[in-house]
Amino acid sequence: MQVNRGPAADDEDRRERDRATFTNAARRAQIVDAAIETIADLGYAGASFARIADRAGLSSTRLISYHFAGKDDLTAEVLRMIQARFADVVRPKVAAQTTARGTLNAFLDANIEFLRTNRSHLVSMVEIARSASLVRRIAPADRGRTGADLAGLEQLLREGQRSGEFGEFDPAVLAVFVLSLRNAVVDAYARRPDLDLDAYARELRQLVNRATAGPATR
Amino acid sequence: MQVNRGPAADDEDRRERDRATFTNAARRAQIVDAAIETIADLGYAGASFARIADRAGLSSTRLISYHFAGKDDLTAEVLRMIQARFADVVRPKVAAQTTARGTLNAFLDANIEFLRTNRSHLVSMVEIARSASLVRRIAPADRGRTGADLAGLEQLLREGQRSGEFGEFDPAVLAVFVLSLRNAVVDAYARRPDLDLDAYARELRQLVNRATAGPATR
Amino acid sequence: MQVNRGPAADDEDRRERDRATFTNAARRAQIVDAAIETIADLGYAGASFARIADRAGLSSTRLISYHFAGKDDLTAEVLRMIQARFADVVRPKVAAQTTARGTLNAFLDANIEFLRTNRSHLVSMVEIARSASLVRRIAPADRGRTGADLAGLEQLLREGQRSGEFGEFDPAVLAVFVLSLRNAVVDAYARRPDLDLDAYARELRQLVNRATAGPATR
Amino acid sequence: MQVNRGPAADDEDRRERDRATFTNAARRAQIVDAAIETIADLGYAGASFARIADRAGLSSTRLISYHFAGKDDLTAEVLRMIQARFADVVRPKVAAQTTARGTLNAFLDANIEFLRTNRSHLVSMVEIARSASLVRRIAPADRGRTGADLAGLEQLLREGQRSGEFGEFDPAVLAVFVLSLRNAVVDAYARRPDLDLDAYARELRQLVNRATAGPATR
DNA sequence: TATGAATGAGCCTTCATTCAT
DNA sequence: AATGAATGAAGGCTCATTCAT
Repeated sequence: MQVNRGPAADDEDRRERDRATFTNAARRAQIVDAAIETIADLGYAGASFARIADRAGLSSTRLISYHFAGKDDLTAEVLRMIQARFADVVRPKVAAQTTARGTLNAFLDANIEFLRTNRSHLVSMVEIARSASLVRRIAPADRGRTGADLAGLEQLLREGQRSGEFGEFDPAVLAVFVLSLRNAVVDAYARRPDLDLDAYARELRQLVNRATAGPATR
Repeated sequence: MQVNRGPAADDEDRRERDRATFTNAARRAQIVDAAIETIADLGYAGASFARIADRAGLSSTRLISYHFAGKDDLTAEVLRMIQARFADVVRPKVAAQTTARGTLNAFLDANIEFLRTNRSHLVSMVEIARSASLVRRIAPADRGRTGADLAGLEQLLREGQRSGEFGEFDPAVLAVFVLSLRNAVVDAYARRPDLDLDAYARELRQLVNRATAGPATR
Repeated sequence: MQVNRGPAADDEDRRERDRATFTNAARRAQIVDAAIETIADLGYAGASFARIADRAGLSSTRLISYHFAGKDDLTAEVLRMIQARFADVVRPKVAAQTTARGTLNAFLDANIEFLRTNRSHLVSMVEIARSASLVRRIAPADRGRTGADLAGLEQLLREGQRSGEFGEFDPAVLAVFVLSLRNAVVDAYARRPDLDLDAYARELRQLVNRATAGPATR
Repeated sequence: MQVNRGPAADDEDRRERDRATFTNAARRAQIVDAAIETIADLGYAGASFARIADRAGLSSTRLISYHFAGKDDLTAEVLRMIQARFADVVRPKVAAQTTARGTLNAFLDANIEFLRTNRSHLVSMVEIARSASLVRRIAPADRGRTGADLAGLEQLLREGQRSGEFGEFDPAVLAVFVLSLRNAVVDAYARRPDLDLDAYARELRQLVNRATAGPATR
């Protein structure tokens, strides 16, 4: 039941009104950003409203409840925000490609670049995705959001096979694997910010390319 | 004033006294097993003492606090138990191998087998490792335990390169990647127990072998 | 410093200014109506500003606070509104009667009719009266309002006795009882809108007439 | 989900273990009694854990959560306790009767007596029944508990009609009315402890007897 | 070896209301 | 005439842990 009634009120009018007002949007963004940092730092379970409010410099957690319908709503918004920024980086790089392999490599590179410039974003995303997989409380819509990469990747792999660029493998499984490798880099970087990201990027590229290599390439 | 510490009291006398008594060990094992199941089911964050006690059929969480110094201690014991059973499966398979590639494949196969027969164990292990990576509360000693596989794997990869069986790659990074792929299989299986584990096993083997392939193989 | 008090500010100028402006009155009525529905639906305790605003289609509870000095003020207005509409139905019916018994039956019938046509109004009224009896937060003036029926009824019973139409009973107590029977019908109808209201009406009439029957009648 | 794990743990073993230990039972009873007083005083909505703990002289509300699975559980226990004590008073009086009218009057008298000696109990019961009717959160089992009187009363009325002791009326409806009259007495007494309970008792008896009077009686 | 009893801190959410345009 | 923004207090509940047998 949806009650007292910050601007988070309804799904329909939120779009219209909420985003409209400047202060409101700014506050929301401020909270979302603080949430992203906090999740990246302490994990999803550790990111309590109190901790988020703390980081955002808010006087009370009430302000979060005011701007978001609940923790799930905040999480969904966090995911939306991350995905949007992520797409800004990834999409242009990917769109510029004509071959499946080019697209695949562009995707990997874009991930690394996004990780480098927006570390907490990608760390948060991975962390949320993980928690969401066990705790089933995320809305179907946002669950889809989490899985968007996966579906797209699988399709890309399938196309590469059809065009003869890629070799033999199970596209559904390999998509899972490729994402898990991406996540491994994110994890490692989350744990040690002084990580040699370039080395990981190189190995990631090499590994994925070997995994997808066609007969000709080998 | 020093009151009721339970057998978990000190690290030194624990060894001596605890292990000695039979009932005690049985209770501990019962709790650890319940913890493993609970973690596999609800995640590390979801595995509260209450939930573990529930599954173990204990009337109060007090019994857990009695047998373990705290949640970290229980977690450490869980890890120890899993690792022990894991080693029982993996070590003989690995020991029978003479080549680096043989060892690597044996390791992968053993993992899959262990996952198939002890699903909750491996799921728990991965879950704990992940949580521990963000929340830094695990004792250094046990952190090492989590990383045992990693170190061994890296060494194996390095040896394979030295012997010429394996191609070029960064052994430290690839070790991380290989484990992350293993974990991906575990994750997928945790989410959907009806998973086609064989398909994942095949792809895992293929992927890892391609990643380590030497010039001759290619 | 005196800031933004809204039209509800003082008791004196409210009358003058408020009622004057048309929009204002319309808004107030809209809120009061939403409050009535909400109370009837969720009970007095469940009728939070948020829920009322929801039903009224308001974007924030602020509008309620703006038009009413507080929850008690809104409740009082709700009561006033209900009572006014109730009087519109009851008074003419009652006024047309010449005997005490006729008046009594007309009162009962009018209650049933009002319940049938304005279910939420009577349900709300009963609900508020009940809550107000335990939680003493209603202004004395409005407490009287709740008891208006009671006093009138008692007087009617007394007159019927004096005229010889009614038998022997304690008029003060019977007034309480008659209203409680009326409330029982309201309660039952509130719980099950598919109630056979006619059956209840018949029984109510019969019961009250037997209770007040004079020696001759028996 | 049922977690941490006071003695309230499961429904099955609660019976066995809980009640067994003396201290535990005493605490539970203490809390239940405080809850009864609080509900009678402030209404169901006003009876927060904090207020109950206050009245019971507990240091924190946590003790309530420890002994009861939640507010619903406490409420159910309150109902159970009241009903038990109520039955102790009513049942023997009712059982001693041979006629339907005798039973009916005994029931009414017993209610008045119980109200006189255990005011807060009956007040609480009525208050809970009311809240439960609007807020649908009470377990079906306890909902039945609330309605037990009603069903029994209806049956009694029906029997009295069959035996010719009672006149014509709708037994289901009259049962509702009779209970509502009882509740009216309770309400009145709750509001004014200095009430002339005898007068109310007399009128209640008279009213109900007139309502059920057979042709011969009239 | 086991437990019953209790606890302080923290969780998210909801409450009516106020400050400032 | 209306709103956007914010708030302190309280709500029930769950956490791992401790005191006392």
